[in-house]
Amino acid sequence: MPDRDLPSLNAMRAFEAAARLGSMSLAAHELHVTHGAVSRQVRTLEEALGQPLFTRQGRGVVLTTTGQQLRELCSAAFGQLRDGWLQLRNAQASAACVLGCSGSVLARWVIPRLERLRHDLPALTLHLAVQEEPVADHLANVDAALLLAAPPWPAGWQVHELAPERIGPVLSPRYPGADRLREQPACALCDEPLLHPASRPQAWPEWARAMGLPAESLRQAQALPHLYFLLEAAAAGLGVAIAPQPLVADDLASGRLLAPWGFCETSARWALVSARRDDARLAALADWLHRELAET
Amino acid sequence: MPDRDLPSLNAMRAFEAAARLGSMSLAAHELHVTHGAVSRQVRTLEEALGQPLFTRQGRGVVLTTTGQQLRELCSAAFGQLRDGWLQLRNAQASAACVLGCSGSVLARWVIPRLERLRHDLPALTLHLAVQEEPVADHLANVDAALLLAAPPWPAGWQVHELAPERIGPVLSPRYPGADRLREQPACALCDEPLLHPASRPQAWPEWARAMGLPAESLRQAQALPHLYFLLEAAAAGLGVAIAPQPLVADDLASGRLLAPWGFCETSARWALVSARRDDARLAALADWLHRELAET
DNA sequence: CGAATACTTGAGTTAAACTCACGCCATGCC
DNA sequence: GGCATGGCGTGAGTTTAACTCAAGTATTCG
Repeated sequence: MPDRDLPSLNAMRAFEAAARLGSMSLAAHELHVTHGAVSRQVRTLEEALGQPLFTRQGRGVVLTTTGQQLRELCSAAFGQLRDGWLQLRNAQASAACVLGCSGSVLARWVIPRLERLRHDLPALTLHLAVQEEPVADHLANVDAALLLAAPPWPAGWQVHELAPERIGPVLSPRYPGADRLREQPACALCDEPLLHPASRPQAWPEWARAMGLPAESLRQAQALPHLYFLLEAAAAGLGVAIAPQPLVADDLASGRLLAPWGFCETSARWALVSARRDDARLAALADWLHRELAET
Repeated sequence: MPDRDLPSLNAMRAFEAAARLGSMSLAAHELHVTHGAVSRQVRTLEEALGQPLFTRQGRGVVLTTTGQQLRELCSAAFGQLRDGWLQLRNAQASAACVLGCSGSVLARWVIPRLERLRHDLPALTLHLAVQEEPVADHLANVDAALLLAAPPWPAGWQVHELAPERIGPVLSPRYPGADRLREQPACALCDEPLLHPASRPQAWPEWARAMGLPAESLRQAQALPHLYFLLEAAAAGLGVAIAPQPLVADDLASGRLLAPWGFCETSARWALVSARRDDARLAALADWLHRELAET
């Protein structure tokens, strides 16, 4: 006995459907169960109430007087619940969602895909905010942040891991010696001026380690304050840069940049993180980001 | 997913209790489950809604704004359901219940116990109706009938079997030769004038068979139209009657009748039968009758 | 700082709910 | 009448949602 004063709510839902549709079988179909299940639930309810709700007459069922009263009661209560529930859901689903991410990611990946995002998730109203790392301090100002970082994640964050990070060297076809370099193995880069992001001095050594090259042999020539400038510099033919694959995917496709040695995974992850749990908008957004990152 | 538009009702009930009491643990206690169970249900609900309902702060929980709205919604809906449900239950529980039974049973068993019944089941308003067998034709006029009959029961009846019937010979201490007879084995009755009920000529042979006596050896002297008259005749010392044990229990206790050879079971049963299913009043009445019959 | 309190969470278990398959009954059609 | 059809009831077996248990975390209080 769940409660002496209140019967099984699931049984009531089954009854309400059966009463509304005038048939156990139709109700069963609506609830995606078999007619036997509905039959049993209704029977349970009748036993709990102490009187029949339907009169069975061979083919079909008809509500008793008591059944009609209970039907009205259930319809009203469940209708109220559903309306209120949907209202609460929609209120938040339609609220704007502020997404923070670094300028580089924003400019080179998010913005080019905004139109597609609007098309795929029309219900989502997205606002964008530039947010350089460390993100932790700014997480309170946004609903979520799209970032590249390595686990473990700070406690209390809600994290949707989207994809492993893959980085690799890129250079412009206009770079002097580009034609020569692209034919050679990765170790040829030891002799080239390497551009690296100031925010991430470990990028080249990480890559070298993954490729089996001695990290010391690399010559980091020029640091640039943002990945965005780094890539612009590389595109301008100033040197060889290193970048996450999705950020250069468009340039690779257009031939503006080359990646002769491909990309390799690091320990970092693309992730959508937020301070608040249980935001359905973010779940949908994470799902979309996951698919979009996997596509390139 | 039970339904896209309506979340788990059980989760809502758990949430409502937790919100009302301001504590998962207290809600768990109210619902007779562990606090872990409530925690999970609330979590399920939060995930379905896509936003948190409580803010957890170490010790204790507090409702979010959304949580407060959902709490009001749930309280209203569940309150409505409970009130309506109880009203439907009570409406029928307080309606008078018409019980039919034979005049003999009524006079010699039911009426002497009416006071006790009123005391044990104060909520039951009982009306009595005399109803001689066959009962089938009259079942429509009463809510239920108390009767003695053998299975199988007609289809469509709701039957509460109460106890096996036990019958045995009874005689008055004033009966000539009572003192002699009571010391002798049952076969001594072969020589006595036996009173039998017109409505049930098989009573004596049935008893004889159960006792291992040849049925033919019995001499049925006098038929009387009702068990009631039969027992009055026996009490007046006119002969030896045969009767169900409960109907003479009071007379045996007072010494007005003797049953020197005890009682033995027949294939018949005391039963409370009705045409309607699922009447909580009858379930309670059957339970009381069962206990009362077992007591003698 | 340790004890106490309250929620969370992962693993394993249980009881409710479901499916399946068959039976029954009424209706309608040949 | 005989037979097919549609709908409900029910017993047996199985699935699954919900639960318990136990360990973990965070906060408060003496």
